[in-house]
Amino acid sequence: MGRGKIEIKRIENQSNRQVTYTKRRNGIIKKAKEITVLCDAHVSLVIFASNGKMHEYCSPSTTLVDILGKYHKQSGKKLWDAKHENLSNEIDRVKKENDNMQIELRHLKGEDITSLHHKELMAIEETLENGVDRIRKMKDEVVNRHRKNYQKEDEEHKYLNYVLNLQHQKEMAFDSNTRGMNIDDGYHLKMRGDYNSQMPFAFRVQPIQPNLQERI
Amino acid sequence: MGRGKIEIKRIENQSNRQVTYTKRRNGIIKKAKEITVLCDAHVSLVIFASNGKMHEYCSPSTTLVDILGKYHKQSGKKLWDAKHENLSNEIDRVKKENDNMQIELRHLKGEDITSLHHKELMAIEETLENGVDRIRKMKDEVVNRHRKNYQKEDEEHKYLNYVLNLQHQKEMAFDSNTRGMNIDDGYHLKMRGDYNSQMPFAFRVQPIQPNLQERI
DNA sequence: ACCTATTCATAACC
DNA sequence: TGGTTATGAATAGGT
Repeated sequence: MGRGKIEIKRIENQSNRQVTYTKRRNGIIKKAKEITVLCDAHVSLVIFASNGKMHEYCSPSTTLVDILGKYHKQSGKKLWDAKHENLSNEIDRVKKENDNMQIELRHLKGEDITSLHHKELMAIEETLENGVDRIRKMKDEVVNRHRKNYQKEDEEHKYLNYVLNLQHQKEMAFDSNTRGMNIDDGYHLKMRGDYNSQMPFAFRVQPIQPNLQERI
Repeated sequence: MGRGKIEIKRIENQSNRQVTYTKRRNGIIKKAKEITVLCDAHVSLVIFASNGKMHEYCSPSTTLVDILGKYHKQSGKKLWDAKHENLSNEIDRVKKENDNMQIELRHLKGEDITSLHHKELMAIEETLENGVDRIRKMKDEVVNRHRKNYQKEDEEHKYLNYVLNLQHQKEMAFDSNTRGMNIDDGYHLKMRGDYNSQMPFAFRVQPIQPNLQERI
C-alpha cells in the first residue's frame, strides 16, 4: 500500500528505513489500540528501532508486568528463570571474550609470551610493527597539522601586535604634536604597504618547533 | 477498511467481536513481522483476547526475555528483582571492560587512532616498542633453545649411529674371523677414548641453521 | 472460511 | 521533519 508495492526485505537506504519505521510503528500502535477497544483485548507491544530507541504500547488498565504475569501463567515459560539463565550465559560468553582479549593484549605488550611458539611470536611481531607504523604516521600527521595551525595563529598574533603597536605610535605622535613637539624620526614613514615586508623584524613570523612533549 | 466504516468502540456482538479479533490480530502480527524485516526492528507483541487466550509474536533472533531486558534498561521500570539486577550490572560491567579492551587493542593495532592526541599516540608507540623488544628477545631465545636442542639431539643421533656402526663393524669382523679372514685395516684401533674426538668427521656435530620459517 | 466493496495505511514525492 | 496523494493492503459485512 503506497505509491508502489515493496518487497518485504530490509530497506537498505538508511533514511528511508527510518521513515518507514516511524510510519509503520505508528500504524502498528494504532492497530493495537484499536483491537484493544474493539475486542477488549489486552495488548503489550514493545518495539526497538535498529538505533536502539524503544517505543511501547500497553493497553490501558493493564501494565507490562500484569501482561507478563499472565504470559507466565499461560505459556508456562518461566520468564524469570529463563532470564536468569540467559544472563548467566551472557556473562560467561562476554567473560570468555574478555579473557581472549586480555591474552591478546598481554601478548602485544610482550607479557606472558614464554610459552609461545616461534610462528606465534612472528605473527605478534608483525602486528606490532604494523601498529608502530600506523601510530608513527598518525603522530607525524598530528604534529604537522598542529604546526600549521600554530604558525597561522602566531602570524595573526604577530600581526595584531604590530597593528596595536602602530596605533600606539600614532597616538604618541598625536600627543606630541598637540604639545608642539615633532618626533618623526623617519621610522613612521616606513609604516605603509604590506605589513609583512615592512614590519619590524621582531614581529615577523618565525618557524616554531613546539615542545612535542606537551599536549597538542 | 471494509464494507463499511466502523467506529472504534467495543463491538457488542460477541461473535463479530471474536471474528474481528482474529482478523485484526493476524493483521497486527503480520505488520509486526514486516517492520521487523523492513527496518530491522525488534518487536515483542503479546495479545490476550477477552476470553483469555494468548498470542504472541517476537522478532527472530531475540526472545521476549531479551526484549524485556532492554525494556528494563530503557524505561528504568523494574520488572524483576534484585538478583536479576545484579546479573545485569555484572553484564554491564564486563561489557564495559570488554569495550575498553577492544579500544586498546584497536589502538595498539593502529586502528581508530585519528581522534587521538599526540600524547596518547606517544604512549601507544612506547607500549608497542616495548612489546616488539620483548617479542624479539623471546623469539631469539626460542631460536637459541631450539638450536641447542637440535644440536643435542643431533649429537645423540650421530653418537647412536656411530655406536651402531661400530657394533656392525665388530659383527662383520667377527663374521670374517670365523671365516678365517682379517679385515682389521687399522680403522678399529682408533675407536677408543672419547667418542667425539675419535669419531669420523662425518659423524661430528655441525652447527645447524634451521629454517626459521618452519614451526619450531 | 471465503469474497469483495470499501476504507485505511503507507511508499514515494515534496 | 512533516504534509500530500496514488496505490496496494486490510478488513467489515455478507455468504
